[in-house]
Amino acid sequence: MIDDLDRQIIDQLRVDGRRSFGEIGRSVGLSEASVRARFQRLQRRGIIQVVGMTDAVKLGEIGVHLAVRVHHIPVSLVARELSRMPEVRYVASCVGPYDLIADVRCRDLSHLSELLTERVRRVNGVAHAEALTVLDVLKDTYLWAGFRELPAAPGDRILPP
Amino acid sequence: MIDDLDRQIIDQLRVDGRRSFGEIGRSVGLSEASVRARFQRLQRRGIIQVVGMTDAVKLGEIGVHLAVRVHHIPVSLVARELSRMPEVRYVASCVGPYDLIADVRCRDLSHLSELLTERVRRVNGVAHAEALTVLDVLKDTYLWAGFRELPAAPGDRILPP
DNA sequence: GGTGAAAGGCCCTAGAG
DNA sequence: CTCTAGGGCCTTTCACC
Repeated sequence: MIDDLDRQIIDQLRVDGRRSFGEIGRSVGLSEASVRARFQRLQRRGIIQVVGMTDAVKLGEIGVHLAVRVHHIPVSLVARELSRMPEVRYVASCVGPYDLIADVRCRDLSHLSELLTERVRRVNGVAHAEALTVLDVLKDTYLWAGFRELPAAPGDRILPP
Repeated sequence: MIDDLDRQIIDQLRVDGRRSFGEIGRSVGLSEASVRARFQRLQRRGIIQVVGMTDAVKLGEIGVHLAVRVHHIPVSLVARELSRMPEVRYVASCVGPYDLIADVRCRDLSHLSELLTERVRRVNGVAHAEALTVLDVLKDTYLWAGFRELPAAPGDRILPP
């Protein structure tokens, strides 16, 4: 399905999404063309996407994490409605005390208020929506490739010097 | 602080983080060199980062969203401890029924279990941690530049054809 | 802040193992 | 799925506005 070379390519892109395929190829031992082909496969299958991520607080926006409880109708229908809203950047169905999670980005408080009261809470099936408003983002890093590379010694690096 | 040109550049990178600066320049009316300079400024200030984002479910990993309540000690100290853990990809302090949010990615259930019981719940000050395990990611898109470009007619696009 | 120009490297397609 | 090869585009750096 996905092999170790794919994982190595993903790791490099998680640190820097603009790293050139040539450079990645050199450090994983593949030609540039192969890295590109693998990347395109991964992208087509929805396994990876390279995007610019912004810090809501630094941009002066309001970031809100929503947890939603759904009653009487399928969770996927509510998810679809939420996904339609452009302010909603992330929607996932979950197991746990809530059925859905959604991440939201708004311009200001009145925009947030309109979104929550006029749209989110009026979606059929939304029984309860809990909102956590972001005050400060303390980590949003991809500096570690995740659990494959553990904290280890300070100074360790994934990327060649 | 950040002007409309910056926002336009950010919008393009949110759709495709690998879009060339030349192409961006053409569509926002700046030279390639200026787009690059602006991008680097935004990146240095932590406003944007271009990274590869993976879909936990499609990779066979387990994604968990944690909401944490902190007692007796400063939230920022707990945040710092959580940030040290490589499985933790995102940490933010919040207003609302919980004090902190953390997003976590684990290899499998035993890894998740070890992380939660041995590490997260043992951090000083963690009074309660609620976990939502991701079943399916239904939206993780940057196809809209956010609230600046509204859903509008189907077929509308941010990017030139 | 902004530009343009030159050198080098990168991206991309094609074609073949 | 991999590679090499090439033309064209992009990146990088510079000097200058």
